[in-house]
Amino acid sequence: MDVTPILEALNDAQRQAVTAPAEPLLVIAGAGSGKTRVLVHRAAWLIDVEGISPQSLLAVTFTNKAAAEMRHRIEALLDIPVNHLWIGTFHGLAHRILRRHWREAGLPQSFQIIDADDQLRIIKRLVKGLEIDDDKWAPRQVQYFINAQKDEGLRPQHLDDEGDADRQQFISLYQGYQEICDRGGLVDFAELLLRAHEVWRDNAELLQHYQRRFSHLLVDEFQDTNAIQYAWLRLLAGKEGIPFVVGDDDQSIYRWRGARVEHINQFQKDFPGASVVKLEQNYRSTATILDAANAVINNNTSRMGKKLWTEGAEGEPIRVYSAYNERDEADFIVGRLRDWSDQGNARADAAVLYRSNAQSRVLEESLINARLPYRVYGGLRFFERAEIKDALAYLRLISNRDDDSSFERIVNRPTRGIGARTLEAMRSYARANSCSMWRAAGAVASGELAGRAATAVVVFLNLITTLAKDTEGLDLQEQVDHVIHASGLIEFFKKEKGERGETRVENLEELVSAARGFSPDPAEEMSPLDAFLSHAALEAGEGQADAWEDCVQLMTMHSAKGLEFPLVFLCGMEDGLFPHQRSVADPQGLEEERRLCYVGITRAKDILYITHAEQRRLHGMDNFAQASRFISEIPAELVEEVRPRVQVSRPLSPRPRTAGHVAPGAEMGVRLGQRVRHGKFGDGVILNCEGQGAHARVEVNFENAGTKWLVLSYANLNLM
DNA sequence: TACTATTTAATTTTT
DNA sequence: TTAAATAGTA
Repeated sequence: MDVTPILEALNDAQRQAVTAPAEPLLVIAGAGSGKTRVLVHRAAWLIDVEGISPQSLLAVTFTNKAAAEMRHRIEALLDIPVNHLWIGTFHGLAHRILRRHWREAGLPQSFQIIDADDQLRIIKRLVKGLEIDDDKWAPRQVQYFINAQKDEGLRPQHLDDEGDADRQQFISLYQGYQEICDRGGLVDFAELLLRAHEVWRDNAELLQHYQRRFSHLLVDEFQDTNAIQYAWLRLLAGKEGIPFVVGDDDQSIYRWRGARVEHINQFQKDFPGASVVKLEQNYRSTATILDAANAVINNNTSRMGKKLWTEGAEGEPIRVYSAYNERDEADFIVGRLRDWSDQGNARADAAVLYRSNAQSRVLEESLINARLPYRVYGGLRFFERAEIKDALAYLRLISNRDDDSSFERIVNRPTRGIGARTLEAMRSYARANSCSMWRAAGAVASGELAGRAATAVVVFLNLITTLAKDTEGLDLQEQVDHVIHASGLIEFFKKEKGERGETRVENLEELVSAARGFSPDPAEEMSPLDAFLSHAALEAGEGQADAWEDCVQLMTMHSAKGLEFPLVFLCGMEDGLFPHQRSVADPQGLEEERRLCYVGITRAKDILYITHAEQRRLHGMDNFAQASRFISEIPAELVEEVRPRVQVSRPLSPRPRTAGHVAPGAEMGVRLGQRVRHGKFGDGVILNCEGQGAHARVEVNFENAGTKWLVLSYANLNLM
């Protein structure tokens, strides 16, 4: 056996991981240290050298992209297609389990997956129907609560209201939501994981079958696992399974959606004797960039400890630019991008990273002015577009009449005279009889509804029944094609004026092509339609289609994780923006922001710019901000301050370098803690200030009127 | 039902 | 500021 291709070009640590004995192994892989390579080579090693059947391997990732890349690279390395090798996302694999064992999982065979948007709609309807205050029970909050519980593996019955009425309400909303899903055969993303876990937990034989089958578990981005994913892995590993997990505690940036770095420690407890390999040699960035990254992340207390190093060159210093305001910042960045491009570099090799999406706007304006092509990551993806979801809702209703989520979506789209009143009648019937909207519609149409409304409902019911009949036995793409026309959707969007309607029609036609190009996995015993619908839910498709022009890349630091660029700009590096205001109060939150900063810095291969603005317009108000504390965590000798080439509209007076400039509200003689009197609200204390000049606002806690935000120039506050 | 005015809130996002 | 959701009007 020639193992050269598998082992050559690996460093010692990588080789140690790849060739490790068949025991649990934890690989701590720093940014740019060849994480995917180790995973891929490990798989190849197990198959080719250890003689493990590809069938016995399970590889889990978080994104479809990562899964596809891993499969591709393993096949390239082994030079054979590895069928029967399970590589997929947690959700994809859980879905597979549930499709195979839908009976044990207590699901209808044609259960459908709902995305976050569908989930929110269901919750909105639920909250509305209960006639409770939807300010207090904001659907988004409820959604967050439900998903957080599911991520922890908790069902409503596991939850204790702790004597708290509000919590009790959340729990019963969770319960109500779950009933709606169960009745409609709907499974949300977290539910996929939770149910897959329960199926194994509650079926010893089934679990044993999978435990026997998968002797080796490979896990990517281990630091991002949430409780239920970790529990699932542990269950599957059992006593014999050999987990090989790869992660980086310093790149854990998804705590807010349930990810727990603590699983890295937990892993070592649950698998005593697990070895640890650290990959610290970096193949991506210059020494300067790595030193900066190391210095910043070193301010975090809860870490395993790791220091990236490189054999490569020191590289250029990190350039820090203090802009006057956000426009100046954008112009500076675009100027440098222009130079980069003019020097013959690929624009796609340059990325501008920011903390929040709203920051892209100013950058885009500047880029458009400079006629530099760019691409913004994120945003709506193909299967998330409204018109596509409409078409899918018709298809889902054909497949499963009880899918209330889809029913509500399209019952009056295109408009067919089923208005709010009719809908309300159906909803209350459905609630009273615990049945689906479909059944309720039938009952209400032949019962309480008046003539015109009843006819409209019957027309709709007949439409769906006819669609189902007419598409029976057709090819998938013929089904889709028939449905988008016969449903009236195409006509409906054609009437929509402007370019928007055209795009929608094009997208619908694109959906037909997607159906044509779709090849379901023959191993799964689902109808092609159900398979297509699941695919649409699990793989929302690409964000922007026309990615092929050479474009500057704009994205959040979160979405940049895993990517690398020769030239990187980290912009909006100001306290309050990054670290974000909402994270600074909590030490854990601040540490996560710092990890995000570490992720951002380590995206850069050669040149890193860091920019911040002294004044920034946020939510329509100008705010002063300090440079991000993360900037000062970078050793001064690595940094070169960039002076503006021309004096922009910068004030001439020298600014104090240290403490902030004019504190918000200062010119009005207002400061935090100041006691004030208001004509209407009475006496209070200033809690907060923002903005300046005519826009300055203060938050005042009034003794008798509660806490209010007031615009200083109107409020007529008397200082006391 | 469609259009317009008003109110409200404003990280990060994959599945 | 602005986008989205809601409420009100033709």
